[in-house]
Amino acid sequence: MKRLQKLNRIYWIYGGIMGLLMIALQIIHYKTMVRDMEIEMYGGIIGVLFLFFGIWLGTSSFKKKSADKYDRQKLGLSKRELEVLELLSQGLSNQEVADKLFVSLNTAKTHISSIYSKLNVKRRTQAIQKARDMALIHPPKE
Amino acid sequence: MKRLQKLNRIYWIYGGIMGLLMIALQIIHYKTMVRDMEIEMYGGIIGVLFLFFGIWLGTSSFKKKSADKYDRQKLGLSKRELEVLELLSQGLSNQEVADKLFVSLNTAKTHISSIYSKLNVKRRTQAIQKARDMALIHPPKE
DNA sequence: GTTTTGATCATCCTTTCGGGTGATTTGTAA
DNA sequence: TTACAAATCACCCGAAAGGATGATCAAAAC
Repeated sequence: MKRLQKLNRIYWIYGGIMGLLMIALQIIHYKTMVRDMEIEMYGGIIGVLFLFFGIWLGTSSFKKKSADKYDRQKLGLSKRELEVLELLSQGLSNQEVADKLFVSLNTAKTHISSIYSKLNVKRRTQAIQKARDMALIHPPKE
Repeated sequence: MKRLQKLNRIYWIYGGIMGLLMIALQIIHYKTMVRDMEIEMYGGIIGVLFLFFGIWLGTSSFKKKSADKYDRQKLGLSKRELEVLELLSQGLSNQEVADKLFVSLNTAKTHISSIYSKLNVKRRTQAIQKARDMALIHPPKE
């Protein structure tokens, strides 16, 4: 439900604006009978309108939409695992993760392994990617 | 010189396409005298053309501008190394990189090693991070 | 009070990574 | 022509990462 709305909102907007444009054009058409206008004028108006509409469409539909948080619970990652994931994403080695958390290397490895299985990945690089995609970790500063 | 061309290429393309559109419209205009066409047809053509042009403009010119390519040259990364870096950033293993590029594992490893030394990092995760920071690779989709 | 879960650590084993070195080939620049 | 950079591949070795399994302990859930 919610997801469907979210996914298709852009198309609703698209449809709405298309409709408005069409109505506007019809009004212009019938009100002024068009032929009184230079044909270039008419084309120019349409061109400018659609140009801006296209630019708007292009820029708005390609903005990042920020993944949602419900993912975290679904994946069942524990607090500790999220900590580890955070450190992983900072490019730390297993040993460094262990040191930062004051646990043994084995423990760090255990956490990391369970992270992999919960994220359904095979390598740490993939885990980091997935964590980024799902916004499980703090995004890199910009 | 080269840089100037590179930076302004978008505007050259812009100008070129604008010109072509204008010429095309003029041809349509004079060849068919337009009035033989439905006015809606004419408007529709212009609308569609400018719509797509606008979308193209919007998507291409408003993408994050990414610390640009001069970085790449400064770092001295070769074309091949950038390819490898790209694949690394996708979470592929050395073997997978080798397979994708149709080279041996040894070759892939060589490239990767030289990437590390040029980026001044010790691990692939760090290389990926640095590559992202410097926009040496394509940003994650969305 | 028993069960479950999370966190901790271990051991064994395999695969992957990364460093170092050297060699060949090809294209390009000096 | 020579020189150099880029790309290719090989071999060796040690370190790191990853998989599988099991164990202990404490807190929370039942």
